[in-house]
Amino acid sequence: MYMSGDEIRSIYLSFFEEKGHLLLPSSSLLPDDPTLMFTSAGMVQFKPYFLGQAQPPAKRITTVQKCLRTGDLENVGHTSRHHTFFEMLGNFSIGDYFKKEAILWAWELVTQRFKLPPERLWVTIYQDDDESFDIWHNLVGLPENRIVRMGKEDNFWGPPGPTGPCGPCSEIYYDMGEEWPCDDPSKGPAAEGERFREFWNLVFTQYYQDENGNLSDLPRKNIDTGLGLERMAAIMQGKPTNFETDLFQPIIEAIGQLTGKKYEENLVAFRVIADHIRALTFAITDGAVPSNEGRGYVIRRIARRSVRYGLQLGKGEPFLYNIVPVVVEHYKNWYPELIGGQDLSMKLIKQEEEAFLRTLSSSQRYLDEVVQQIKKQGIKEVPAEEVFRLYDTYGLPLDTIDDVLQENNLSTDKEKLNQIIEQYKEQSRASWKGGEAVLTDTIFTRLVGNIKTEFTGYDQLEGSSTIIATVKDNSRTELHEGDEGAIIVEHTPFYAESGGQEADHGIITTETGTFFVDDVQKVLGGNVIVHYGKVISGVIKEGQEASLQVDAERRKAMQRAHTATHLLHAALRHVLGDHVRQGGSKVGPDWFRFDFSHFESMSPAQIQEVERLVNEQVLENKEVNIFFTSLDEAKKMGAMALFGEKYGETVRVVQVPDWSMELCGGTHAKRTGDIGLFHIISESASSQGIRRIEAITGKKALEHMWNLEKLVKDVAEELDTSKDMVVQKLQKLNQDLKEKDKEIKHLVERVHTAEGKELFTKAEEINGVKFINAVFPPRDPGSLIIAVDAMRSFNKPFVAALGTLNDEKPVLVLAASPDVAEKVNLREVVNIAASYIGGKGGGRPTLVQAGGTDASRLSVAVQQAIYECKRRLGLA
RNA sequence: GGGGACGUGGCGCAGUGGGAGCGCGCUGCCUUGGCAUGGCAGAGGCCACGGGUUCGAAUCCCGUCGUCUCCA
Repeated sequence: MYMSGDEIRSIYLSFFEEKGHLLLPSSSLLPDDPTLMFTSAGMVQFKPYFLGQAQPPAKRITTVQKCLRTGDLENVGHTSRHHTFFEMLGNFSIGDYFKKEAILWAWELVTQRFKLPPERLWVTIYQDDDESFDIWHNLVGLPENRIVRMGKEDNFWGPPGPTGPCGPCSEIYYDMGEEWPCDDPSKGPAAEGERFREFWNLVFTQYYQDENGNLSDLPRKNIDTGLGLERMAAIMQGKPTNFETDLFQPIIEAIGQLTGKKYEENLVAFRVIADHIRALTFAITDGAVPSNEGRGYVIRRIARRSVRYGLQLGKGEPFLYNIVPVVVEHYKNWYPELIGGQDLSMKLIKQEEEAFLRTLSSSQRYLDEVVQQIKKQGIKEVPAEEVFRLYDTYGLPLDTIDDVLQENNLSTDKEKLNQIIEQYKEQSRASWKGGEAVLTDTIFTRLVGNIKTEFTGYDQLEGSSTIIATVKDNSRTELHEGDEGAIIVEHTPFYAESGGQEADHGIITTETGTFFVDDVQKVLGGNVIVHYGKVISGVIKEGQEASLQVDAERRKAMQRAHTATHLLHAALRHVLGDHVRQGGSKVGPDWFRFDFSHFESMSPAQIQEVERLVNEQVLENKEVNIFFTSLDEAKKMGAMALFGEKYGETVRVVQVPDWSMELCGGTHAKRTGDIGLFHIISESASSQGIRRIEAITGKKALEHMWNLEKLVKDVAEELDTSKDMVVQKLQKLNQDLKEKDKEIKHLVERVHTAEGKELFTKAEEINGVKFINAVFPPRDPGSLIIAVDAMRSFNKPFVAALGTLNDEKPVLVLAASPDVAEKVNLREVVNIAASYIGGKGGGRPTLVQAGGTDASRLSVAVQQAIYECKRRLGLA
């Protein structure tokens, strides 16, 4: 029976709500988790609950989750069911129900609500999982021959890293019927073809895997299931691929209209574009921006891949961005955030299209050049290194290169090419350090176990607390004078580096010692705050009572800067538009860096306006309100949520009345007036589509102004004018200088030309060849060349050897008319002559130069040059 | 985070150690009834920036900045 995508979603979610699940909204595609690039599965937002790091709002949860997977980008479009973006329906149990309920409910939903005929359903289970077999066989009543046992590869999940929770899973398949292709129907799910389709995976997280690979039972077992909405829709709608379902058809129709091509004749291109533009729209809405690194680079690759397929459909100009409104229209009921993201999505996609088309056309030229070269050499094969260079340096897609090579009847060594690419990837991978955070975490788990540090520093800059642990070189030990190490206490006023704000500095003292803190970091999912630093006197021991004191000057300066970033963010949106979104930021004492999405550089007027607006807020000296509320409530009030806050969490809101409201965990100035003065020092590009502003506040801003003032004063003094006339004066001076330079140049040229002509006419002539030699007082060597040029204007055979001093070093110019130059190798001659002045020379056949270090024999060198020329002409 | 390429008049580029060029555009004049065109003359460059090597650097080396690009 037919069921639309919308219906499948509602039926699934309300079914599990009936079973006592809390329905939560999808989390952002950009997770908070630094180890993940994108949200790639339904359970991502619940990871802290599964790992026991945070308390879930309910033990039973159900969601439909936006997911993005980009691991096998190149396959998308060529298969029936691969997508970059897809929706995952899931039900989760956090230490509540387990296998029995998960399986029975899945069965009930599939057979009763989706009304799939039970005799068409197959399942797979993990080979050793007799418990699941028992439930499927005895409780559900599924015949033994439709329960297939599979290996670890297919039916065992996790752990996510080297250690962690993991467990067997059970997948549910649907048999589409005999008319669908299948190599061996008796194998069921293990068979190849479109007939048996997996649509639901039930993961039973019951084990913990330790460093040695040993499995132990988890105290709290979890259920994590995922049902792919697109796959389910294809089944319910009896379609051969996901692309024929109602989830994709409106998009595919739009592509047809925009290109005038038929879907049936361009399956791959239509599918790629439909999938990619849908993914881009969702991702950009959630805050992703195409760029040259990290997430942004993946987004860019998706955009570029769709441009490539757009070209296949005969479009040489941007058009993909016009598909965005169709996606928004189709999905806005479930994902209302798309409405707000539409403009930016269109803008960024269009920009990517333009940029990539430009890159393609310019790099195409290099390719053409290479092809010409190869053809000229009469070779049939382009070296793999060359192909790689085109790909790596000029950004030509490999298949574009392939196409052109084929057109020209050329080939390349594919195997070698892959080898080069592999080797190159290995090199990049080896230099990656992102895994450090995970490593630190495991060290601290081992060292201190399950503890928690409370942060008290929002309103206090000092406090006392008991020392829980002192750490040095990855082991727990007393810290002695001079030791560099780490201290963990029960509660601390020290702010750990996060949200771009740098760590506090300060002092920790106990009865016996003093410790200087120069870095503070959060570990173990933010639960533990670690103070890094050095013992400056005495000894620090665990269990001691410590007094903690934050460097207040530094902290206050950072608070000024941090509050200023919020004012700036709002001001940018006022001046530039709502597409401005914060990217990364770094907040230090009275200084910060702020990245944001914007498509062009800011004009000086815009920068000034932003600066004016921020300072206006400072002058109004508004109180900065900070309060806690639910995420929902905060969003309702219009707070800017930046990164993937989790639903149900209490969030901290930082508000400047009538100006800015952001979720933020950082520390802030009490009033905007505390900032004192705000000044932008630079606005630059961070990467394509991302601008970067650096700004200063408070004391730094003041110092900056003083320095500028002094600079202008000094310059004015030097120019002998007043401060406000400095620019005019400089302009005038420059102008004068330029004019004079020119005048001098012309005059000098005329003098040297005349000089050259005079020397020529007076020169000795042998057999119709003029021989000129002269040594000038110190002057610009270029003048010798001008003189030589004047001699050429007579159009008569000649040889000239001219010398002078430049910066006290001898310079020699030797020139000849073309006919003479054919008979005399001037380079040889000039080098012989140069040997007298301790130098070397060279140049073109009719004009050579040499320089040296010994000026005393310059005139000898000049005469020697003439002599050598005469000798070679047979005249001496 | 790592690798590669590029940065030269307004724009697109050539120039692999020795007088800074080409095409388009721009200004003026001539050709024309007017326009398109054609011809002639001309303006416009710290060759990205800072160090170094060299007798001599747009050119080679190192660094900085910017742009493009590939990988993670």
